[in-house]
Amino acid sequence: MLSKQQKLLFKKQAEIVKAMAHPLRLAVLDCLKDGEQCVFDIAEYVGSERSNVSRHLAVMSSAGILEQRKDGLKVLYRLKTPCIMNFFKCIGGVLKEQIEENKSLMSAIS
Amino acid sequence: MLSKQQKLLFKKQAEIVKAMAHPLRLAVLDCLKDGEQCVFDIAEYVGSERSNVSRHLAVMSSAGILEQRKDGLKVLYRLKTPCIMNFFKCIGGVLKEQIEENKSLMSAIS
DNA sequence: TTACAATATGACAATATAATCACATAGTTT
DNA sequence: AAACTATGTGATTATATTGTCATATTGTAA
Repeated sequence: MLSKQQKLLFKKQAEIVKAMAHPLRLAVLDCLKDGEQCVFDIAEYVGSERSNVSRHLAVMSSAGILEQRKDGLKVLYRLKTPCIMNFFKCIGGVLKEQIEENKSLMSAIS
Repeated sequence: MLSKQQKLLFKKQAEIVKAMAHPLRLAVLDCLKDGEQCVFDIAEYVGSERSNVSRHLAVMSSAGILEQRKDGLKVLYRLKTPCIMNFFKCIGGVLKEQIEENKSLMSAIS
C-alpha cells in the first residue's frame, strides 16, 4: 500500500504528464525543441488560434515544462528541461510497437 | 506549419501520454514495474476501489501501455513497453528542478 | 496622445474524464 | 446446480478540460 508521500509524488508527477497530454501541446514542444519561439510563431506552426495557444503555453509553464521571457511586445517560450524530448523517443517506441502489431494483424487477414 | 500526418502523429502520441496522465495510473505503472499483478493486488497497492482500478487498467490497455492475461478467475496485467519506466526518471528530473527552485526561493525569503 | 500589435484572460458552451454504486459476467469450488 | 470470487461495465453525478469570442493588458511607434 502506498504511503501518503508516495501518493503525493504521483500526484505531482501526474500534473507534469498531464501538461503534455494533448496533441497541441506536444506540437508546441516539438516547435520548441530547437530553441525559443514567440507565441505568434508557435501558433502559426501548430495551426491554431493565438489565444488558444497562449492558454496551452500557460498550462505547460505552470507545470514547469516551459520558461518564458519578454522581448518587447513578444513573449518567447522555451523548453525548461531538455529531457522532455527524450520522452518522445519513448512514446515513439510504444507507437512503433502498435504499428507492428497492426501490420501482423493485417497480414494475418490477407 | 504542421502537415496532416504530423498532426495525426501528435494525436496518437497524446493518446499514449494521456493514458499515463493520472496519479492513480502512475501508481499502477509503479506497481507493475517488477512484474505482472492481478487487479485485486493492484487495487490494494494503489488504495482504490477495484472497479475504479479496472477502469483505469482498461484505459491503459487500450492505449497500448499494458497487456493482460487470464489465470483462472484472475486477470494479470503487465507493462507492455518497459521503456515507459525510463519516462519516470525524466519526470523525476523535472520535479527535482522544481524543488531546487523552491529551495532557493525559500532561502531568498529567510 | 493615439493607434497599433502581441499576448493574456474572463465568460461561456461543449465535451471529456473520474468515482461510485449496483449489477453483469466468467470462472471456481462444493 | 448453487454459492462464491475476481473482474468488468452501465448509469449517474461531479468535476475538469477545451476552444472560442470579446475584451484587457502591456509595450511600441507615429
